[in-house]
Amino acid sequence: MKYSNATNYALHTMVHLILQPRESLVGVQELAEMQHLSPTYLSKILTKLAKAGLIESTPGAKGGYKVSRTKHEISFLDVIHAIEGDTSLFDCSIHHEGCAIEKVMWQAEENMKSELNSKLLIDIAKEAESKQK
Amino acid sequence: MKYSNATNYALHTMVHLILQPRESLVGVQELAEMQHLSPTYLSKILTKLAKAGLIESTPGAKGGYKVSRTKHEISFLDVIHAIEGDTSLFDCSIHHEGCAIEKVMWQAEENMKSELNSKLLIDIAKEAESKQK
DNA sequence: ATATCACGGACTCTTGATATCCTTAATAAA
DNA sequence: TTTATTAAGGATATCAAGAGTCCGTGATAT
Ligand code: SF4
Ligand code: SF4
Repeated sequence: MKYSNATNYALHTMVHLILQPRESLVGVQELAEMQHLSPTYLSKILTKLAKAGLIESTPGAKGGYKVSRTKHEISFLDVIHAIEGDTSLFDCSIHHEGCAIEKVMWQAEENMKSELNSKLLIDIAKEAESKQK
Repeated sequence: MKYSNATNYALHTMVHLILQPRESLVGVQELAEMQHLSPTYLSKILTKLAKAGLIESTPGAKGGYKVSRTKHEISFLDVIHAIEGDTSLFDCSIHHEGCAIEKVMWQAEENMKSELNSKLLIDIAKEAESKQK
């Protein structure tokens, strides 16, 4: 069990977009070169992020992506959720009434999610930015 | 990203073994029938659990499995670790010095692990047993 | 009109999980 | 000693999801 590479790419992309000046657009070309991967593939990931409302896209010449106007505080969980989906890590097909095993697994997952939800990308972005100076 | 079915099977098997009287052996046949899966496949899982020291096996006629003598307090994390391995959920191949992203992801995973480590199988087993009455 | 861009369908390739088959070795009972 | 029973493990087949590419469509600025 492992997080997909797409999640990693998505996180890096979001951090990069967040560090851009307001309303400026970044194309998939630039984002792909930065991470040394193909634009076509990254495009799929960006579409997922857009569908989740984390970023906004503008088609056509001089188009590109920028972070969503309505979502200022984006957490790690938001990004992971957009890429990995919202299915539970432990997914028993039977679902016995009040199953104790599921209860434990779900609680554990909740603990992880709660941590991921409390960490905002903006904080990581600022930290990365200050280190580069 | 999802836990493998093998982890589910392993948890059920462990709960069943823990509810057995001391030193009594249970064969893979019985364990497989209980969960409606093939004995050969479950055998692989049991071998992993044995390698991790959670159960002990006795070959030959009248042989079978029992929970380890030396491991009385087995947690959910022990079982999951035995099946899924010990690799980190978020595994970036680059590992930049003091990476903030990894730090967040690892901390979140730790929170999940800590919960899984605090829950013992024996408690779940007792709960399941009392419900059947 | 044309160049530039995002979007999405279809496709291939790789990897890991799932599952089976068959052989070997150990043990108890006959 | 022989036989039945049982775990262990290698080899193999199957399947699903992830990773990645190719190409056509539509929107937009110049
Ligand atoms: S006991 Fe819980 S985990 Fe096990 S089969 Fe029932 S619902 Fe699934
Ligand atoms: S910044 Fe962190 S997650 Fe990103 S490539 Fe470097 S080590 Fe990996």
